[in-house]
Amino acid sequence: MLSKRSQYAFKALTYLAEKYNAGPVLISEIAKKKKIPLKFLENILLQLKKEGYLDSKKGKGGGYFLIQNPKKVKIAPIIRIVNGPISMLSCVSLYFYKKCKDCDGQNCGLKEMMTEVRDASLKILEHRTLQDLIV
Amino acid sequence: MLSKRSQYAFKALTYLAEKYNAGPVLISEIAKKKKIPLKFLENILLQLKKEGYLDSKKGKGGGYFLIQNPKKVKIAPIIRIVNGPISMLSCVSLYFYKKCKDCDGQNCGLKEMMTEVRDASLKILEHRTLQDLIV
DNA sequence: TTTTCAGTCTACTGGTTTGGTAGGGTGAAT
DNA sequence: ATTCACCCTACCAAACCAGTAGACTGAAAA
Repeated sequence: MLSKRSQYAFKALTYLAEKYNAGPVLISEIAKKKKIPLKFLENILLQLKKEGYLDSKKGKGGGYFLIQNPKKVKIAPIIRIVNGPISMLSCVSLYFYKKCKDCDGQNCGLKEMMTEVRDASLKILEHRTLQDLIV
Repeated sequence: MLSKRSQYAFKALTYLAEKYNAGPVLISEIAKKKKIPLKFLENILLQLKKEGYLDSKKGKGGGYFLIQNPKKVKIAPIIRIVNGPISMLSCVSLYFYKKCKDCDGQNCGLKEMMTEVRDASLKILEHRTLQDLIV
């Protein structure tokens, strides 16, 4: 399941996508409109800035804004950043891979199945963008 | 991600699937062969028994065993029992549905996307069985 | 009928993650 | 110099996770 943090992140990003190229948006505006705790949101946006999705301006007329066109921003990497692995097993994860110790033998039925599930999910999440979140 | 508990559950179930119709299997045997902490495994198997997947016999010659043919036991419901929802959002979950409060409006881009992801995953997990975990 | 075997049950614990809150710091604009 | 608005560090309670301890029950065999 996506954490609350992740859901807030997507709400905020969707809001910023709607306001793309319309200048900086206040954290407080996003917080109010999307009903997200202000300080929590600050923290989330800061992370998204550090990861290269957002930029910000301080002082009067400041705020946050998307760096890239929302049509170009894929969903999957955002999930990885705010929520962690997309796979159901780390031994199957592309970006958070960890060998599962005590996994008897090289072939594991669960692993195969979870690889399929991962690919099915990625097929969707790697192709959809922030633009698709705007309704 | 599947919790350790879930992974242990699948290891144990796979082991029991291999020994289907071969009489009760000791918890201690499963624990040893699959390298699962004994008391933790006890707890997991007990839950699977209560949920109707396993039965057990006490005393000498006792142990756990699958009630149904592993070919008939689907993966998805097991995940729901030991790990929780399969969906990435509760407002999209079939078995753990919860309305997301403050989800502005009835249509939500994230929700649509996560419904697709859920369906893609279920297409796999609702059709595969314990039998498929045996390699 | 006592012992042994093996699953059942309750409770606890230490560590990590989640979902926040508090408050001061920094830097740009007026 | 003040105000505005993001930046940063630290802290906190509750929930969850992984596992442990130990006593109890019920079946089978000696």
